[in-house]
Amino acid sequence: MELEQLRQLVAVKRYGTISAAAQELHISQPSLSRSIHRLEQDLGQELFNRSHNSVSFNDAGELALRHAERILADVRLMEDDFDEMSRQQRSLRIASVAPAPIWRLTALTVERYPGTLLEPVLTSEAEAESQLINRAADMAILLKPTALPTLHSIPLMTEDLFVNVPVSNPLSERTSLSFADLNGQSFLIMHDIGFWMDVTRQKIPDSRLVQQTDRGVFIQLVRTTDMLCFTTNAPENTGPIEGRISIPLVDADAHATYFLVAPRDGAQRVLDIVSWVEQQTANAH
Amino acid sequence: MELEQLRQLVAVKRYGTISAAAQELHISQPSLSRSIHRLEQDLGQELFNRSHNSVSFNDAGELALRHAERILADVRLMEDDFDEMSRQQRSLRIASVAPAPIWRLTALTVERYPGTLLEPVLTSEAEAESQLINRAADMAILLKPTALPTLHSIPLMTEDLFVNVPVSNPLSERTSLSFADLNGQSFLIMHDIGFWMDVTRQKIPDSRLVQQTDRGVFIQLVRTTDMLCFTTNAPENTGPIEGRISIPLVDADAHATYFLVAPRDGAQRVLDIVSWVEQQTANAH
DNA sequence: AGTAATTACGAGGTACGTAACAATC
DNA sequence: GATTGTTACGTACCTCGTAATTACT
Repeated sequence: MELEQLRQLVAVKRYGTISAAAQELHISQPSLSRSIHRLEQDLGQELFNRSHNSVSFNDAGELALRHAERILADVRLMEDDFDEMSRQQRSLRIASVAPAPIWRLTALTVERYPGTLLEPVLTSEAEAESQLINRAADMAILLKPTALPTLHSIPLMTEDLFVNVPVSNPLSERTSLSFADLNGQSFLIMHDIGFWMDVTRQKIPDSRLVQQTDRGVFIQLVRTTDMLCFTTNAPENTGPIEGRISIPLVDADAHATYFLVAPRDGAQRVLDIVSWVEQQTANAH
Repeated sequence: MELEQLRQLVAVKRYGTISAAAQELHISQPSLSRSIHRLEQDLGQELFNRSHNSVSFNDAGELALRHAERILADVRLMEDDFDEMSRQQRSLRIASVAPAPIWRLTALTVERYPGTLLEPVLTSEAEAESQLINRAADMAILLKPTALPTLHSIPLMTEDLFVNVPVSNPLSERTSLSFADLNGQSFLIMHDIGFWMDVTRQKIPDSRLVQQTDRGVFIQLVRTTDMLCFTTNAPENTGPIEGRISIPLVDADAHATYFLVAPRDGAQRVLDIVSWVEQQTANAH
């Protein structure tokens, strides 16, 4: 008796006829018919009331079906366990202070190690570094190189903040702005932007911040309201929007340099990725 | 993934090495090695810590093992259910008033229908007939043809009672005996002899009856004690025993004629057996 | 040296699909 | 006549066993 035969039995029950089941299973009708016959021989019992034109389950068939479903459920449990195990082995936990460097890191990683799965967590800089030390994260993305000798830091990318202004707004005339110019204006702002949220709260404390979790809704609101919003030079950001212009911010806090940090004794995959990223960012210069 | 691979996994655990497991499974070592490799590929995980010289289960292997054992236990449950179903389908319930005609019927049945399994139950004549009517039995063996028109009776065999006497006993001089001659003597007597027990209790009420359930013990006692016992001309009875002789009993109650009784509308197997028996007993005349 | 595991290769068996057939609705 | 299920036949794949190879104890 084979598991495939049990799956076939379940399929025949589900689709009513051998023909229909065979179609669903992507095998020929005679093949399925024979396979079911083999199962009956193995079990020493007819499983169907047969006419030349149809099959219906008899008592033995229903019994076999119950057993089959139980066995197949167990098999699925096993397969799920192993799928989960593979997934965990392929995945690396990334603690980052911002989303943009995660996008960059993900792009670089899938290019060179397509099997790898990154599990990003946005958090504070201190927490990210501590997760790295606790082995709760495999890599971290911080705003400065770490001082700890057990960790290795390499520059990953820079990100510059812009403010996106409707042309109807007087600020749109300016070629550069500082946070001081913006304080008090209403801002549309995305959720989960990491440390940028801290910068915003600190630098424009009097502004009303309208947070959005859904990117589609966010963009829709940007298009249809007069509220300001931030963008950056990260390539994943939205392109130009009609009736709006992006103006660079001159403040030092509007410029971030991200560093990829990993334990020097990390897993081989981690070391591989770090050196690959190092090489790629070096080439980019 | 196939069930056989799970069995192989369990075997490797049990016998420690692939070689030993292969030997137990009656396949070659390379074949088992490949099969295990296929399982690992299917699951996407190495299951063993491998050296060139041995294998030991790693965490994934132990996990697979637990799942495998559960799945295989379920499969065994299924197979057992179907084995039991087949057994029940092959078996016929026989209600009989005595053991000897069951032996005869069994011999005749296995000769012609080797797949059939007889499940004998010793009971009283009235109870046997009623079980037949209730369909609690498929056939019955009675001491007279039934009067009921829905039942069909055919003669099966006759059995004549003898008394087995040590030569040291004065009765051994006689060429024939009656129950009256025996009343008061001690008797070794087998358990489960059907209606013969009733006859005995009725005809020699003053005798002490030493019952035995184990045939080996019974024969041992016959050989080593002076107690009388009964034998019959049924071919399965013990042959002559040194120092003892069997003497026929003349009473009418010491002679039984057995009839095989079955419903006229019984299962085809039952009708087949009845007509086969009828034919065989006719030939014997 | 001896044992255990893996790789190479040829052979056999098994299950597949196509085609033909049978029978019901 | 259309749909459904079973049998016939040739083919392709897959797994097996034997033999050769590698490496550890």
